[in-house]
Amino acid sequence: MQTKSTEDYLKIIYGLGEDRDTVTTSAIAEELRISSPSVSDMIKKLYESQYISYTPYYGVRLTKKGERIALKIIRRHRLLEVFLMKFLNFPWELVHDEAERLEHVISDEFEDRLDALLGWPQYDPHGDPIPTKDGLVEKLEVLRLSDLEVGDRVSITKVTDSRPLLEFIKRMGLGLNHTLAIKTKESFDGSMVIRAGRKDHFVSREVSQNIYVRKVN
Amino acid sequence: MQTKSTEDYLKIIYGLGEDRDTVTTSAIAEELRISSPSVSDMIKKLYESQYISYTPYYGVRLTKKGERIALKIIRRHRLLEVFLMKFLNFPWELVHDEAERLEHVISDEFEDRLDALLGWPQYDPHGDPIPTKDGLVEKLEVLRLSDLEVGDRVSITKVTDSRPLLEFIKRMGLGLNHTLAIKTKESFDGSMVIRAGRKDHFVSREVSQNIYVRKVN
DNA sequence: TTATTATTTTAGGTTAGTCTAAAATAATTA
DNA sequence: TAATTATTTTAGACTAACCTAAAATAATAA
Ligand SMILES: [Mn+2]
Ligand SMILES: [Mn+2]
Ligand SMILES: [Mn+2]
Ligand SMILES: [Mn+2]
Repeated sequence: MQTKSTEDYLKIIYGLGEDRDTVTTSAIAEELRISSPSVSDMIKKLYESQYISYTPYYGVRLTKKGERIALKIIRRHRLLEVFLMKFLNFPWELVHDEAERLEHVISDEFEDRLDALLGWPQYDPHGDPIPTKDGLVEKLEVLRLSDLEVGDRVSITKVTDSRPLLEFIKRMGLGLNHTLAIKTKESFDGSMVIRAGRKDHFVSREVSQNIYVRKVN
Repeated sequence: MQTKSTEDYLKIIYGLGEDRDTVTTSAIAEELRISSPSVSDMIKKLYESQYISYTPYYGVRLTKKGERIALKIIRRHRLLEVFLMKFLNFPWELVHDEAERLEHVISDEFEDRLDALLGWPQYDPHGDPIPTKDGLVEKLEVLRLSDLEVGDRVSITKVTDSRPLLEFIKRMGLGLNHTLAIKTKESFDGSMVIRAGRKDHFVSREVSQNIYVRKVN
């Protein structure tokens, strides 16, 4: 049985490993807000337990065993987020922190029963796919709002699960499955004016890079 | 912010303090399955944090501050138990262990929203009263099945939350609010034959002491 | 290719929460 | 009341998970 810390490390390594291929000590340290020496230490332990493969001074990568655990925790996290929104009416910017703690203490039994209560959902409230019980995750077609051009009409399929971003999107009155059109796009900084419903909004590239969309019409 | 351990100690001390007036090191050690020296150690810390008052070699007692925390955790525990039964359909003998871990990680926000989802319940699945948010607990009239006599008809109002006992009661087809009549009672060991529905059951004093009832008719 | 800079690891330390063995104290029995 | 027994505390140790400061290594720039 792993600890909360182990689980958080593996989960973060999984997340970071989605873009980069090998994950550095400092990337983990930054993500977990833990000092690099501490991370270095923990890496050795994770390596000894065969959760990761590891080349000193180079980086880290999940083993099958490590990935299995990471995906299990991610599954729990996302199921919990769905529950928190659907049953407890938490706003979407708060579910993450709550799930972050609960994910470590629920049993397999709880996980299964919750899954059933929720009707076996496939996505979490931010559009992230929920891994299956045997560790399969849908690989999403990712198209960032920032990559689109003036005139494009799109629907929001996923957003980065970051509290300030979610609050911002909410203030614009937007959310998953909302459609919007791009009215202007500055070439030098990528900022846009988008039209959603009857309102125009200014969004920086910072924001548009973290809103994932699919084209409509 | 207290840790899981602190919370478990305070909760156990509260429970033990309900009968005895002052709680001993060994009682805590036994309940928590931790060695006496460890408990002795922790007692010093709890004392320094002013969660308990304490006389060496004699015993321990919650302060107002300690009791407040204990009741908060008990409140969470019992609310969670209700949720686990009502929404996740856990059997009543399994909810305790699950709640035991969850109680330490939910936020105030979660607690409030859960309370509302459940319709502000007053009792947990074992008949124990749920403390209010400001730390009030109903003091139950306790009448043990073991104290009653042949001919008495009673309704079950509360049972001790212990897995083997709950399984046993369940196997007899009994539960909270079920009525039963006492058919025989041995004076030398207190064992009884009770009639519930169309069936007779043999219950030892061990069991009848842990079933709380109220007389009917 | 050497020097500087950035990253990572090692060394040494801390805190919380546990343990076993031994000493201190209190309670019980003779 | 003295001796024995039971309980509690102290002493000394361990593990997990963190930290800062310093050393080692790798990457980059001169
Ligand atoms: Mn977490
Ligand atoms: Mn999410
Ligand atoms: Mn607990
Ligand atoms: Mn209960």
